[in-house]
Amino acid sequence: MPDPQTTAEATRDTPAPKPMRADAQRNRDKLVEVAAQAFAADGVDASLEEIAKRAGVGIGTLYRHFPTREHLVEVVYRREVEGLCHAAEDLVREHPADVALELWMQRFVDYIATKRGLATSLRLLLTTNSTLFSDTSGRVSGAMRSLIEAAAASGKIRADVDASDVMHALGGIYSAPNTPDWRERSGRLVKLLMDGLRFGAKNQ
Amino acid sequence: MPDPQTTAEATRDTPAPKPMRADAQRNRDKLVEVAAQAFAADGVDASLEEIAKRAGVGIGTLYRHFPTREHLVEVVYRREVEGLCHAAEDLVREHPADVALELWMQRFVDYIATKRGLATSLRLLLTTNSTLFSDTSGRVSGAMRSLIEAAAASGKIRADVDASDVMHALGGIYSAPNTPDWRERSGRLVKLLMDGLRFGAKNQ
DNA sequence: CACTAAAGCGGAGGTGCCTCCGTTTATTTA
DNA sequence: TAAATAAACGGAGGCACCTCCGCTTTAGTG
Repeated sequence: MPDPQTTAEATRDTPAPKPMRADAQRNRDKLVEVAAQAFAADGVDASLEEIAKRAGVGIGTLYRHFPTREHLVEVVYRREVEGLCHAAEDLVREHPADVALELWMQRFVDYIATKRGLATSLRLLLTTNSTLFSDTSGRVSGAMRSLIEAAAASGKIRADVDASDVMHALGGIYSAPNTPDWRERSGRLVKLLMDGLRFGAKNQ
Repeated sequence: MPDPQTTAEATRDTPAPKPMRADAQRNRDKLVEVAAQAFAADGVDASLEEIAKRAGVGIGTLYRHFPTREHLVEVVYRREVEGLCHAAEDLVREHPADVALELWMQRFVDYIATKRGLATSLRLLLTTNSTLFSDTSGRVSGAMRSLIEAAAASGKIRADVDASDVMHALGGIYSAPNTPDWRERSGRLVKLLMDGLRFGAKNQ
């Protein structure tokens, strides 16, 4: 008879999140997913009742999992960041380093687009809950840093660039808008940046 | 027949606020007054319908004057600041300069209490609308400065204090709490400060 | 498998928000 | 003073929020 306590993992960096009942977990995941779509489509003011309905659960369930709209927004936002960082790892595995970097930056633009959609709510969250800010901005700039280093190491971009400078340049995307051509404009900025990064690279 | 355009005033620092109909002005004033009480009593989430009712107007009227809750909060807050600054002038006229200063600081504590009640809403307002912040903090520190200078000039407090230092000390009141004894604690801090200020004063 | 306690579900219902528009009122003009 | 007009009023109605609690499902236990 195997010791039921030894499923490996756990008992270390997570204090005691105690496993959720399967249905609860399922509903929670579905809610977050639907909410992400809804926020992207309609902004933070998307109707919570609508989200619950589309996730196929009652409004009560939504509120049990996320006591306030802000909770839900925060989780969605963290998920977004997580996805962005994961994408970095996948891309670098499936593409030449410079292409991975470019694709990732294009995706970064999408992420920023979401972020501005959530603007008011997020601003409040980020000042209220300061760990959220440091967590996420750390994760994102870390991902970008490793992409740049990989590209530089492979010789696909020049070796003398500083990751934080590129980060800074992308920052311009965030503060720039709100014109309707923002998306294209940002896309062009990324291309331009990449040209600059490729210029004078050792290997092609 | 007198020229209807010459009611003196206007045409200078106010661009063109064009006079309001008498009933509109009356209702607006009443709304602000009631809202101030309501926010103080129940926090920023006080019911707007309740406010309208207590002011004796329909909810439509409230919304015509203040299209969003934030508008109303801002006006109430500005009024609060205005009141605080006026009080400085009145107090200095009716009391010895050091007493005026002390009374004013006590009132400042009340003001801060209100401000923390509005915390979330205000934080958002103050980052969104940066003139609001500079306007009001300028007005307040100006009032305090003149009180201190008057008290110093009359010899009731020592002459070697810098108004901005005192301001800074009072700042502690804002950031300190949230204990239930916050009010008393703040009152004691003011007394303490005054003792320090009076110590070594020329005239008594 | 049957049973049970605990966990989770869901939606009715009470409340507040905010818009819209027919009615009322202050002000201007004659 | 009376009529005309623009401004302001107010509340019904529709929608979203969120709480509360009786019902359903899950995950253990014998």
